[in-house]
Amino acid sequence: MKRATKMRESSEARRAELIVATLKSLRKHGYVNSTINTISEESGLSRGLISHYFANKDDLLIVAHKYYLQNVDDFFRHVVWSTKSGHFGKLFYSVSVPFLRDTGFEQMLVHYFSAAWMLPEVLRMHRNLWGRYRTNIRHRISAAARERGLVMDTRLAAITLTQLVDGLWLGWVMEESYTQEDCRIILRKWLCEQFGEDPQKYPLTPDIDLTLFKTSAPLPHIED
Amino acid sequence: MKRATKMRESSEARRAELIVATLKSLRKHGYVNSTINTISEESGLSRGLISHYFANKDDLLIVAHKYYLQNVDDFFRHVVWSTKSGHFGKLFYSVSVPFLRDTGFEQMLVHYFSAAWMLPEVLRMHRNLWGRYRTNIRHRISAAARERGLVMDTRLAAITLTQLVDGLWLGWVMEESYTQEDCRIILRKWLCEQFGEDPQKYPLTPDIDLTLFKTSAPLPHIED
Amino acid sequence: MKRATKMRESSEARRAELIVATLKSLRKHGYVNSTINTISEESGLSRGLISHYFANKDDLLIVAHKYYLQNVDDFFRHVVWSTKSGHFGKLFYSVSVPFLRDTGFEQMLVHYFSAAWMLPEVLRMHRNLWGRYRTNIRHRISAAARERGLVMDTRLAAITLTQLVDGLWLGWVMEESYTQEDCRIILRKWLCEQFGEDPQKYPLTPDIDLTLFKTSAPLPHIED
Amino acid sequence: MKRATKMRESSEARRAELIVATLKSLRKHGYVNSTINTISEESGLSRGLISHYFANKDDLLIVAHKYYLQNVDDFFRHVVWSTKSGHFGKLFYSVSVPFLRDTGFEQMLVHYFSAAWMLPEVLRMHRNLWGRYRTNIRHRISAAARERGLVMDTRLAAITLTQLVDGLWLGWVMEESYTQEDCRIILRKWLCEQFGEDPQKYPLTPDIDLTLFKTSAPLPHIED
DNA sequence: GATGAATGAGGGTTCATTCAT
DNA sequence: AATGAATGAACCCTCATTCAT
Repeated sequence: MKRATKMRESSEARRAELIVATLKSLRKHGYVNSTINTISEESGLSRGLISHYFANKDDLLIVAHKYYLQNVDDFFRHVVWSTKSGHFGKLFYSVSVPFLRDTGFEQMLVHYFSAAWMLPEVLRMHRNLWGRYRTNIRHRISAAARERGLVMDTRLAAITLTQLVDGLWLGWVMEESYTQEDCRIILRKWLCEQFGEDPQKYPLTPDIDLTLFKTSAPLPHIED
Repeated sequence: MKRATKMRESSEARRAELIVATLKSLRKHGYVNSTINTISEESGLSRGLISHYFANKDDLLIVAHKYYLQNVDDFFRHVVWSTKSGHFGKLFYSVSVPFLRDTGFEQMLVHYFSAAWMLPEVLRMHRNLWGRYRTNIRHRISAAARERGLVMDTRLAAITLTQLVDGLWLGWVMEESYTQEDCRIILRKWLCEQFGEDPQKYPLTPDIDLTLFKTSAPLPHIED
Repeated sequence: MKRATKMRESSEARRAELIVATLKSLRKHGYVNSTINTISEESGLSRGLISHYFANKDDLLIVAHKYYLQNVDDFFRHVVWSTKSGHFGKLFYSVSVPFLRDTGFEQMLVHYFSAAWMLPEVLRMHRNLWGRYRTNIRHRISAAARERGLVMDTRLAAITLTQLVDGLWLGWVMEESYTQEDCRIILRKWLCEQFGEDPQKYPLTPDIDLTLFKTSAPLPHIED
Repeated sequence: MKRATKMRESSEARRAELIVATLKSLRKHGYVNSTINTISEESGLSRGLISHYFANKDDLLIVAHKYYLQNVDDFFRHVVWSTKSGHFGKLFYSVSVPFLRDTGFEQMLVHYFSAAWMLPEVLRMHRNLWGRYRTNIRHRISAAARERGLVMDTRLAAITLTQLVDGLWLGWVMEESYTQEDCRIILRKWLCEQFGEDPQKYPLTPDIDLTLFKTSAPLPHIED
């Protein structure tokens, strides 16, 4: 039994190695140029092994995306939980999440936006995570508004805020004509206007430990 | 001469057929899965003909994207020019452009976001058009602010506005969880807040003739 | 009738244009890179016209080769007829023929040696011309030997001489490590040894008019 | 270790199979008509495997030519080393080499003469081998001449001899109107004339073991 | 007669997948 | 479990040939 467990752990480790190698390959070679070959080279394992752990290449790409999205979600939770400020501060820092680190995987997400229309599972995952994210933001908006006795259309506010985040992120990735700091300033400004808060009271960078997530970790072993 | 002219017109028609077939194929199969085969099948013409009219597949993809962006730009100009309201109204309706029609090609832009990282020319075109678009919006913001004696950071305001548009557009395409009307409401709200205007004075739909651009025209023959 | 004649002459002219264009293309682009396209471009005529005058591309290549071999034969006859010396001199200059001009078509012949095994007609033409050539040389050897009262195996002598010519030609084309003059010296030496003649009496270059054939003419219009 | 060795041997065997199949295809279809298809058909292996063992088609053609030339060179060395006669005899038998066996691959060399003008590496290899061959022959001529106190232009003599060999070979392959024995007689006659030797003392066929090289071996498995 | 648009077979090559070892 | 040799479908592209004009 002990050995069996060990074997399964080993198997899981192999799977993880291949998943991480897939992400590395996507980052290094791009989406269309990532092949079974580049992935197996990146992993140091054989080509045949991929078929051993995954149904096919699409399956591996989907699992790798799931792994990546999980990391994004983990980072989001880390930031929200670590932030000591009240509802408003938590709201601000939670929407700042995409602009608090640079993983080098941003373009990859754009490729998955495209792939989503060919791989239904990717689209499902996307809508699931984005939906949960917007609901979360909406609840935070509600809490902050209630705290201040404000009445607002939280649905529209949540859409506005999350899509401002998405739009800033998209333009930042595609155009590289403004910075992550610009994005955080813009978000703070919009939030303060909505909630009558003073921007000065909320530093652009939250006073939390980002070392663990600052770089691409905890996408383990991806630092090269 | 008559024959030559007729022939050349015929040639242009063939080129257009292939371009439209390319856009259809991209919509249906995405960037990675659009091949010479899918395009020629979509066009009903032979595979070899593509090489007859275009240098290679990339060339066709780039030309097709140019064609699509040109249509987007044409529609943008049409809306701006037709709008009779002042600076503020023109600003509002110009950013509402992506939410005034449904061409059926929205996903395609996502595919090109992905393709941009494989085809430098696509990225160049994207940055060029988006850059010009943001500059245009910034000038309109300046004009409307000056008119009202307002002082604002037009650079940040332009980024906020254009990226709110992009984010709303992206979410609308990817998630289908809110409507184009929601988007226009959100944009009007943000603008009115910034410029102290009354939303009631600006109907969500501009009082202009959209028949020509309402559908996918003038992306001719794309209705299937 | 007059018109019909004119038409046929015109047709013949068109054929000749295409043949010459074929040879030009072969010289310029090589054998494998000569296509219907390069030939029609060289001729200034349309692609479709080739099918109008020739059964197919192979047919055109064969006819062009025939045309080229005819020119080689014409040049051979010209040299032999113009030479005023006796049997021996005529023999020497006749075998020197391949080393008296540089048409720029030498590599082309190598390609046809290869093509001969795929195009039976090319092999037939080759063997026919080379056979007649060797017979001609053998007769000249006989005449020169008889003149001097020498007895020799004219068959072996003819093979030796013609194949020495071919070998010198082949090495000259393939290796470019010796000159045409070297070839003529070698041939004169061998002949003088066989017939007891004095090399000094036979200048390396025959005292005949080569202007017409010096260059690639009379492959008309090939000078570019 | 045993397996690894076996695997690599197996790989080498596969490479050899593909090389031999390439030579067979070239013999059957010529250079222009030899495709990945004809080669894989000849080998009985799949098309994709060629890319597995060779960088591309040109690489395979070049390697195959190298393989063939190596065999020619091996046979040359075998004849020269095995021959027990003195300088003159070695000279005679070394130039007789092309006429001591019939591999069935003679036409192939003609195809490579053609291919040389498309594949620079083939031309380079050709010139390298032919150059070394002529130098070798020239040294033998020098040695035989020195032995007899003869003075001769060894450069011209070497060109004459090697090109007589090439010419005889070319005519034998292309025309099939004389025999390999004719060629050896001709070469012996020329050499004896040059060096004042008695042909009777040198049998047309050297008294050496040709069994190993008599047929196409060691071009293994080429007999069909 | 003459054109060149249109075709489609076949070229070399890539690559996901299979399977014997 | 792990390998990588082997496959063959599909990729983009070339080009000889056809045919409506």
